[in-house]
Amino acid sequence: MEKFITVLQDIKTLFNRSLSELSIDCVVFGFHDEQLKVLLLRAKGSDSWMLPGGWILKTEHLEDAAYRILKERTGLGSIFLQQFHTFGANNRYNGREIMARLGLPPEQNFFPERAVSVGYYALVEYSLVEPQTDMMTDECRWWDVNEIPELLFDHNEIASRALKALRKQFDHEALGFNLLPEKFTLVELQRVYETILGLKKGGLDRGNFQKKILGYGFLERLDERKTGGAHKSPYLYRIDPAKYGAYLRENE
Amino acid sequence: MEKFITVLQDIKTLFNRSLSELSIDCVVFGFHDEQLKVLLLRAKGSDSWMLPGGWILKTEHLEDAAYRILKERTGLGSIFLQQFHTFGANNRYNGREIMARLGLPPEQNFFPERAVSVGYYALVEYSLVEPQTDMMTDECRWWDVNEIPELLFDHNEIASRALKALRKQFDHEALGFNLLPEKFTLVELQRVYETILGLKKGGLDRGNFQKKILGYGFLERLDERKTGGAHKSPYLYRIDPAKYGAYLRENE
DNA sequence: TCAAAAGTGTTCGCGATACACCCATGC
DNA sequence: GCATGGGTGTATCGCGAACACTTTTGA
Repeated sequence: MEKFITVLQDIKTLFNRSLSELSIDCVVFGFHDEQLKVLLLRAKGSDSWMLPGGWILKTEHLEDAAYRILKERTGLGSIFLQQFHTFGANNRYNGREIMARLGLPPEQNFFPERAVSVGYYALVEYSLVEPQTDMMTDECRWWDVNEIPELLFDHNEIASRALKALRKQFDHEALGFNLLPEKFTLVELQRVYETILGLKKGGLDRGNFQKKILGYGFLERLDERKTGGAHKSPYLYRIDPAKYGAYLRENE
Repeated sequence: MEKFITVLQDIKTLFNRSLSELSIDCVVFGFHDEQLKVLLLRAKGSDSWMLPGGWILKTEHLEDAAYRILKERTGLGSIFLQQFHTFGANNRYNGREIMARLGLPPEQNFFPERAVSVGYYALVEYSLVEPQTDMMTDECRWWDVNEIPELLFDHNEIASRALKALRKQFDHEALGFNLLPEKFTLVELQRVYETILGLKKGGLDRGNFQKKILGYGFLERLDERKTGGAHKSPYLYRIDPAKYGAYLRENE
């Protein structure tokens, strides 16, 4: 119980240094086992899950706050991050409910009546992430995007809207490699596309996919090949940063 | 001076009923004289222009606030409205600067140190709009989108980002008729597209444009024709609401 | 040696583009 | 009547979808 009081003090201290009516929620996407994953946190002393999120320091740029929050949860400093929507339903959040979920007395609630939340989604390399809990949570781990449980507040809506935004952006921009290691094969990239677009394995034609991707002109084929697997060993590719920069400038 | 004090009281009253750290800014697009227009307001007693905006009542849904603000400035209840970005630079806004711009003593500033703003853009029928000032402004009128002056705060950035978002959405969705009266000709619609996409008159092929637009299947050709102009009188069209609804459902 | 995966090339069809032609209207 | 703008039809090009064929690897 004493520990709880300390935590409560820590939360209050952070909260007092932050904007009170605004928060950030992040939908962190990773790719593993040919599945799209989302990072979720379990609220302290409860079995309710939620998205990673946090507050914005009073002097902090909104986007900096999002990067900071993501660094705290994933350990990663360099991340593909995209603001996609701001959620402002007047009943989306409830300070007393947070207190209760944290096992704290609701009548001592110091959160505001209401908070609006800015939604970001992030694409990260799964294997580099070291999920870390925060003051308000006991557990942080990946969930399959198709098996997301019921989340606190409006977090299910935020997550599904993030996925929708991700799919839309995938249709118009080349982003898939943000979910992969530095070096990857084209078939690995194809799996990412198929998964995100909701297709089954092989749903995209191999030949056409490779032509399209290589047609962008910013992938560099390495002399290395991926070994270890059975059958013909595929080439490894990586992004050529200069050419990718040029591509982005042309398409923006 | 007495009038100013009354205004100040009104502003304070409204502000106290609203969220303090969050505001809404709207970029209202209209179409007139084959030009894309934006609605701007001139701050009281100054020659500085700004976007229409406002605060969110403490119990009000974010989106409802945006509709309310637009209704107050344009008189229109039914509007195509789209949230496109939330602006959170830590230096984007300054309460003391607002006071000064309003001709009020900065040391009496009651605005918060900082505010984050949610950006919406709206598409309206130019001829139906009756621009109306608010408590903080003297003048409300249309500006050509290519002649927007230097605006207060980060409003130039908000406006240019709205235009970018509008262009992007135009590429993927059929929206143009939101800027036109209920009945319109296909060439009028074509002008809207050309203007927004930054093309010159006739930049799109007439025949191809008509095929594409009619191919969507939700336009209804009326028996009426537009008269009065010289030369062959063109057909009038309007949206078939049922078919348009079906189109939206398929493409979302 | 053979099954399966990876790389490469070829064909086909559709949609976008360019453009031609005819029609209607006001001066 | 004719200049101009509006409506409609046709030829062409390019890209993506479908798929065939070759190459490489481990078992």
